Amino acid sequence: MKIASFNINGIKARAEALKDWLKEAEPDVAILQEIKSIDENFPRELFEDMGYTVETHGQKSFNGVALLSKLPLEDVTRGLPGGEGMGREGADDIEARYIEATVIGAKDSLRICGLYLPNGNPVDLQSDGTPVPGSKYDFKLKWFDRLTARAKELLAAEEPFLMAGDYNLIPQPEDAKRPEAWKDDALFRLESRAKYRTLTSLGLTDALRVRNTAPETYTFWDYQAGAFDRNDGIRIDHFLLSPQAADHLVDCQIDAYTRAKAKPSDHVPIWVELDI
DNA sequence: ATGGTGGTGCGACCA
Repeated sequence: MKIASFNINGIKARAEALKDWLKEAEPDVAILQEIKSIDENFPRELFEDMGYTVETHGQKSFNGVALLSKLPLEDVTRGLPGGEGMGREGADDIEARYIEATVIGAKDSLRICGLYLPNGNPVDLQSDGTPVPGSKYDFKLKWFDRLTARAKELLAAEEPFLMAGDYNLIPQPEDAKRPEAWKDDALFRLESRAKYRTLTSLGLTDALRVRNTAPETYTFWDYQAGAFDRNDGIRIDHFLLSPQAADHLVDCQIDAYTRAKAKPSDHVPIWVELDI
């Protein structure tokens, strides 16, 4: 089973590029982030015509995630638990950043968690150095805590699952061309990395680092200043596998070539092949 | 270099 994750930066601008890549890569499941669309405006028929079932969790203008699957999907849920009162201005967590579904494979079922973790910038700190309550950085760290809580729940079942998507997190200095430039950024600050480490330390496997040890391997390059031409990138899109999923890991790769095409997303797809 | 580019959607806001 081939499962891909791709932050497309707007379905309206990227529909044709997404179709082209799906035809080339032929994933069984595609996990999308930043669809930037309400559910009603997502061009689902473009992908249904290619044999995909389409499940969206969108909102107006920003964020939004989706699942495309050629294999049967069951038990689709939208939203990450624990968001009550987590929105800005004390509102509920209305940011559409998380979707889960069970994919029925030839040998086994796999729970797929698709996520778009908050960016977290700007980093607003109080005089004691802790994040300002209700700030974007505070929201990011608390979102990490909720994701970790969900991972604990799923791990207890001892079944195959994965959490994949745009984590907006650079795990290690080697995951950035210029790590010093990201030192104080919400994507690389020590508190952010500690949250990521807490999550992976539950027993989740970073699929890319198991299958690909090549240096300067990134999933995002800024649109500005010719970042891609200089390979001035960061690795922030990740596949984290449960032990039962990692047992079936065959391959994990990044389709960086899509970044060189016309009108690219600033992210590129990452995918895993699981014998499942 | 405190957004230089790009998306959404039509005024800002987000990354």
